Amino acid sequence: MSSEPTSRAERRERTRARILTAARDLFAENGFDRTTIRAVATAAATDPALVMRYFGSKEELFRQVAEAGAEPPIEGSPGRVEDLLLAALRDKLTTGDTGTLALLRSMLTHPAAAEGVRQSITEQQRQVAAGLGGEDAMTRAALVGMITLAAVLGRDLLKLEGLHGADPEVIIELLRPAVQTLIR
Amino acid sequence: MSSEPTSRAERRERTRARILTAARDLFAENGFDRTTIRAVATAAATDPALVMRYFGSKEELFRQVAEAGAEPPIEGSPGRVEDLLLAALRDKLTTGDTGTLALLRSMLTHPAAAEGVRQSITEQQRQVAAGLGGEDAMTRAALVGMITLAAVLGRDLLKLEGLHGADPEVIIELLRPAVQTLIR
DNA sequence: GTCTATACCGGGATAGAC
DNA sequence: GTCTATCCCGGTATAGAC
Repeated sequence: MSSEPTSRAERRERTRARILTAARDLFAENGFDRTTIRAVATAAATDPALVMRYFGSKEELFRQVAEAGAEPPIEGSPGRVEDLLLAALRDKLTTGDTGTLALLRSMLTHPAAAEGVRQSITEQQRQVAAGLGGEDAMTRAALVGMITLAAVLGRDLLKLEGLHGADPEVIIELLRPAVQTLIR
Repeated sequence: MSSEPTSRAERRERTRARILTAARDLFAENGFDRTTIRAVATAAATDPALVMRYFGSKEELFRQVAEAGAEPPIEGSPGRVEDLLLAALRDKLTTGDTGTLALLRSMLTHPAAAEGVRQSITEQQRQVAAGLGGEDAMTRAALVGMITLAAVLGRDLLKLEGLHGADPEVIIELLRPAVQTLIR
């Protein structure tokens, strides 16, 4: 019957989701180049041909894995901007957002990933710089963006001693004064 | 004669150096995985077999390219530590140290590069943390390390608008207060 | 629609000619 | 000692059986 608990379309969707999850994990762990379609298929308990059928290419699979959910806008008084920035950082540190990690993991070696990160930061940068004024507003905003990014890098990707597994709240409160010096 | 202006050993050394330089540039630009022995050989105006003969493996070639010159020790009063940290950053930003860039470029995707960066930062971290005291000294030191690293990343690797090509001195003076909040 | 088998390419590494 | 030719592996992608 077509009204069974697991219809064909439903199964199809489940498989697709399984592939996506497996790909996210592997891309986040090993980056684009070192992740193979074969490994993704194995991890998702299917086969390489199916992965290709669903996503067309490894490039496209990565694109779908790494596409960023829209960030809330950063605006308002300096104090509010500071809070919003740190809230965004908290979000990245607490939700083990594997999609973002996948993007970050490859940002230095994969052109598309680099472009994704660049756009994301540039967008944030403009918003922060808008409320700043001054000659070096864009530079300050860029540094703030890089600092929050660096926190994620050190904690979740490089896993530095003293940062790896550290309480996000501790990191945020340590960074708060530093951020203030740049966007005050 | 064996006393010619360019002896065999001399020529050999020049070729070796040319390969090393070419490799540095390519590794810094494209990372470990996307750099091929063939491309290195072409850029150095030799052939792949010679590269292998001199360095044994791609891994070893990378190791020699990325091996860090010893950093000056970071110690003394908080003010002095701050100056030393920022001086080290200035050094990275001014000398287009391609060897360091090669290491940083691959730190998220190549295990050996990750380990190299981790050790380098950890070393600095211990020195900074030693003069700090307090519960979260290592975390603060790690954040400082990541912040200076982030500056190089944003300016020279990601080439963010507002940071790409920015005057090192400007970056340093903008970061100084931020660093102070963490190591005071 | 799903999977097996394979084509095809480009990589690192090596053997042997000169 | 230097380079040509080649091996072999593992990658993405595809064709075709079920």
